[in-house]
Amino acid sequence: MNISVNDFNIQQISDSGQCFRWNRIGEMHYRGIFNGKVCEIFQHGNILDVSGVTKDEFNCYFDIDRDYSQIKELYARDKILKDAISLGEGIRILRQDNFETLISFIISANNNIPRIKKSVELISMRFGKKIYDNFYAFPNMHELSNVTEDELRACGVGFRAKYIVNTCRILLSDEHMLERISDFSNEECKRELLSLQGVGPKVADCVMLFSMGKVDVFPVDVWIKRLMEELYIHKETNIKEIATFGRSQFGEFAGIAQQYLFYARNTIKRILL
DNA sequence: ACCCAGGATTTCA
DNA sequence: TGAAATCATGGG
Repeated sequence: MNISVNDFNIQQISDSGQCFRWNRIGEMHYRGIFNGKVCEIFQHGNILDVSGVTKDEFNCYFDIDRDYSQIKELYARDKILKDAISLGEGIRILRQDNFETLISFIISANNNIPRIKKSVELISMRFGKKIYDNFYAFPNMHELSNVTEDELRACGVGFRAKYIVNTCRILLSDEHMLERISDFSNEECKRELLSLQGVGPKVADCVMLFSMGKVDVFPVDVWIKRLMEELYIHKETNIKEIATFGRSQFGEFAGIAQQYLFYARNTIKRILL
């Protein structure tokens, strides 16, 4: 299936840190797993060769209906953001599965991206449904509920194993909680997410941004903290203050601005100095 | 051996 | 209420 796109770069999306099941299989050729399917994308310019999913699934997952050009134009008035955007102009905010995103970001706590990817892959291979060949879907909450803390620890999640077990137990007693709260206001949605074990402010923000389409939330991890302190606030402060600052500074699409900054985190400071 | 990673929880002052 | 200690684990 050929699809014409704007503001889309599969390499940048794969490396953006919001998803953990995309991998490079060649030059501008990537494979990812979502909706229980194996999706391959080969990009040449603005043309994608997409296989494995329907066009509706593709459009929803990659947030195709949103006009990123307009957002980038808006943010280009900010000198720092302008440079960040120039490095990741094809980034988009994905709409990923609620449950998979929640568990993945519980695993992300005090962790690094390669290890998160490894754990998510092992959990899928051992406890998820086989799709074909060596490709497995991430387990749903019922499948993951049957997994013990030791089995999870064997996937390299460490002390987070207990959080996953407890969170699954809570969700199993209220199967549609995540869908329900995705329609709540940011404040109420976040309050519900914070009631789950292993979910603090940052993980809650990531779940809302990367799976619920709440693009105005501004997750603050160690990278964003450093970057914001050095480039915007010009002093050391705390995470809560940075989150508040980010939302007021960047407004309606603060989460998208955050992704541009996060993707550019390693090079943006060199450019500006 | 030490520090760090898309932090959260627990403990202590 | 808020700052420190603790939590697994692999890589630099």
